[in-house]
Amino acid sequence: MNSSTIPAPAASAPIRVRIAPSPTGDPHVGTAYIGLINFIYARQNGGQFVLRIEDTDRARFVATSEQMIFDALRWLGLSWDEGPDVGGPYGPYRQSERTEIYRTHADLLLANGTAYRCFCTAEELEAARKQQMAAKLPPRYPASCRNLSEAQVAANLSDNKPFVIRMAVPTEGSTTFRDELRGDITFEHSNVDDQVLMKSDGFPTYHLANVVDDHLMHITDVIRAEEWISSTPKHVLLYQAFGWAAPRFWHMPLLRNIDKSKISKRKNPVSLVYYRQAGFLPEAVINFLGLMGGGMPSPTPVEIVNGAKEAEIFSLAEMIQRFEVPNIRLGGPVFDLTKLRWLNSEYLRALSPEAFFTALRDTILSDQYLRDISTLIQTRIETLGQFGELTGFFFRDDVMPTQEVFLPKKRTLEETLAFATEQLTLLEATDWTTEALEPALKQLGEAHTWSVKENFMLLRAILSGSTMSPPLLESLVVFGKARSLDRMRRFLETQKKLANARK
RNA sequence: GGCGUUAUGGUGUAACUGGUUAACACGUCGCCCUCUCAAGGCGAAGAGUCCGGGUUCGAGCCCCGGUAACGCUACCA
Repeated sequence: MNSSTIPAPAASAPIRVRIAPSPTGDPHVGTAYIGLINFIYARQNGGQFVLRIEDTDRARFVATSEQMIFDALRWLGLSWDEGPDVGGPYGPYRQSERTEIYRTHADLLLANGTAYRCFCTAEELEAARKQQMAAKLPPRYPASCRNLSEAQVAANLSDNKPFVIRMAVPTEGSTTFRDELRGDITFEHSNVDDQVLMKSDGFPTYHLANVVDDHLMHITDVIRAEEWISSTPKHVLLYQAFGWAAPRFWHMPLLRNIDKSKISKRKNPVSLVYYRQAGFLPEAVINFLGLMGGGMPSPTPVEIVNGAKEAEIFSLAEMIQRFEVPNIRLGGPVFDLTKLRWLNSEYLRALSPEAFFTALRDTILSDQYLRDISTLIQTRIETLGQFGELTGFFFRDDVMPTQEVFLPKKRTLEETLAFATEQLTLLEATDWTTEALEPALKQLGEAHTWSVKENFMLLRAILSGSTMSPPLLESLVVFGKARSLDRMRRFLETQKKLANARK
């Protein structure tokens, strides 16, 4: 009775799509994938592609992240028509600058009864959740504040009790929406929780900000990752609460690690900065992403005769011409670095000798990189000819220290690997400057009673593959955060595999 | 646990809207070329399409029932 299906936007509306990355770290390969599909779809339909920065989570906010996202997307050739840096008619495009908009919209919902204030504390909610879990019930908001009287609310408000605003999800019925790739999907309202819309810090959650912005920015098609399917009914309900038409939804399959789990940095380099610095060409990365999900039409018999390999090699322009978004495969594709490397080698080989040389000079042999490195080794070198011996690890991708090199004399393998894991976790969250790295590492060492020598030596071995190297912290900084962390993760993964093999 | 999604060689994708021995690329292995390694050429192994039923002359494609993987289950996105 309470069930509802939403109308799709008018077919005549000009196509507008967006990507909405969060500036919480390095730009992610998944963002590039979703960005690519959105970009193609917009270009194919003569529509607009909007970049919106979803920086409402101040706990995870990383100041340098936004610029890195811009740079990475531009590097890949995915340019946007509207965004924080280029402006546009529906700005601002940074959610932190739109808090007033969310507040007034939340008030609208409060006024029409589709949302309510919740004064529950984190502790209360945690306790309730635990109880439900213990009773084998799905953890749900107990609706304690859903039916507070006006007087109670007023009293809490005048007591200055902190509160959040929650969505009042109908208790009965269900919501059905259409996924353009999968067809209708239905969720019973009994399975949809009273989602928080406004946090107690005055910032909106994704769900509110997203719906409000997509509407205000006239987004016609929401093309996003599959992980959002479960929260789509909340979004649909929000559109209805506001009395708005909902956009079309396209949920793309999730990129996977080799073990099929959602792609993650532990098991795969996911930072676009890494790919750039490790010497992947943007054309190859884009091409590879275009292979994921199979949106490109299969090669014609003629193409197969002429060398089927070429059928897998295509440019962004060709994708705009031929890619078929509705034909996307739904199984989560494995992001297979081996094939990416092959693709990259094809692109590298296709370069003119001059262009290839230029590519080298622009990246791995840039003046800046060489200058930074030379600074580190000038006092350690006897002849210029030794440059390669001293700096080889800066130019290699396969550095892997032997146990003899990385294992401190008085430490077991287990504690060493455990400590290296601690180092990794720490460095992930540390600014990439010597000033930040030094105290952070030393503090970690003290906390685990690892001497500075053991501590730094282990990291040196992982980074350089040797017990001798230019100064560690400076080397890390020069080598870059993305590649350094990747080297550490690969070291740990390799050691883990070796340990398993020994068992 | 609940809800949802997905399922073709090791990996990415094909297979005319059910029609012969399931195709292409990467990877692997072998041979040729070659001062080496790549590249290139030639060739091989590798799936009977998650499992079990059903419909049909005929099913990877349709129907039913399972299973597994993945996602969500936050005042993160």
